[in-house]
Amino acid sequence: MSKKTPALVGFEQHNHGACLENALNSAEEYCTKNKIKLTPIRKKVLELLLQEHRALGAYAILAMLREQGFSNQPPVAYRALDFLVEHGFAHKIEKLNAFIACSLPGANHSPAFLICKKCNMVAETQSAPHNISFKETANSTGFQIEQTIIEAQGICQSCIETSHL
Amino acid sequence: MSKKTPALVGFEQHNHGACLENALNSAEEYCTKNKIKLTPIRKKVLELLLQEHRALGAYAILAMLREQGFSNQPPVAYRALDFLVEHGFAHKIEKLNAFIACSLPGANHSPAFLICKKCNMVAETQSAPHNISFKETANSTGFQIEQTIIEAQGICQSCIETSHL
DNA sequence: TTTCTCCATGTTATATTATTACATTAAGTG
DNA sequence: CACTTAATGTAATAATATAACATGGAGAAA
Repeated sequence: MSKKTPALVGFEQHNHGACLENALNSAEEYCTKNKIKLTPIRKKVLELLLQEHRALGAYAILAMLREQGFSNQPPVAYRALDFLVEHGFAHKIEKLNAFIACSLPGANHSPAFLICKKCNMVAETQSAPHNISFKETANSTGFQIEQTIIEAQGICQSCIETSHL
Repeated sequence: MSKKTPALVGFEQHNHGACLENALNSAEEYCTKNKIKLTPIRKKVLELLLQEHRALGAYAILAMLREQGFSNQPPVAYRALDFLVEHGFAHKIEKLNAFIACSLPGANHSPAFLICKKCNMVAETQSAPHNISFKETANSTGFQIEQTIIEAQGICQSCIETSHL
């Protein structure tokens, strides 16, 4: 560990085990505090997402659940994912129809994502203060924004470098 | 109406026939200029999107194509949509897995969308200059953004008003 | 404790969205 | 014309997601 509040998570090195443990613990804590239940399935799905540290499709998760002895009907995965997304432990990447563990847990959530077309890595960033003009435009028409999806596609540094070899 | 270059298109009244004709004409023109082909299927799909003036799923379009005597295999719709999206005549709304005609044709494209949860209307806005901090964050890590998806969900004025009745 | 209620899970079935693969046709080019 | 490429026709299937209803289990209310 060392970075306190990284602006960007996803393409740099980090201590995976600690990251996972940390996230799971803080999720547990949050759930206790808010009287919501991190049931075994939900916890396992979060753990899988944290472990993989990339965007996973619902059916990929389902397959992993099966390996772990859970039922492998689609609703099992979708329900757990819905829960995790609803409470901010995970995000859905619409462009990929896939899910990723939240990298900035606890942060006041308005995430934005960078999706690498080549390696499919997804990095999460905070989008918070920037898109003022967008919100103004919306508000000026009386539209009330509840959530904003921001997903940028492109090529990550590592893939750019690789392609130059 | 009166606005010359509306910042936002979708929730306000406008002359539908003219809007459609205009858009089709400018598409034709653009294609001629750029030596790409607005074939009958492609043109029809664009026309349908312009006519409906809302986000349509590929299979909704497919059904309409069938009514017009076109083949109704999925690739027929997807290919036309891919073409339209690729050349900026239409956009895919990822959140809805649906497609909508471009409301700001000719504009240098970096669209953002407002999606009403209640009535499913989609308004297109220009996102251009705002999210600088986001791009900076990306660039600072060496990530090269090619396209940015911005989709805000919420409730449009008309639905807010309706719900107060 | 017992019953009730609510939430979570199990399970079947099916809906919706999207792509692969290959055959055929049409259009443009030398 | 012959050749090449782009577009379309068509069948099959993959991938993603939800509906609907049955079952179980934990905590609250009686």
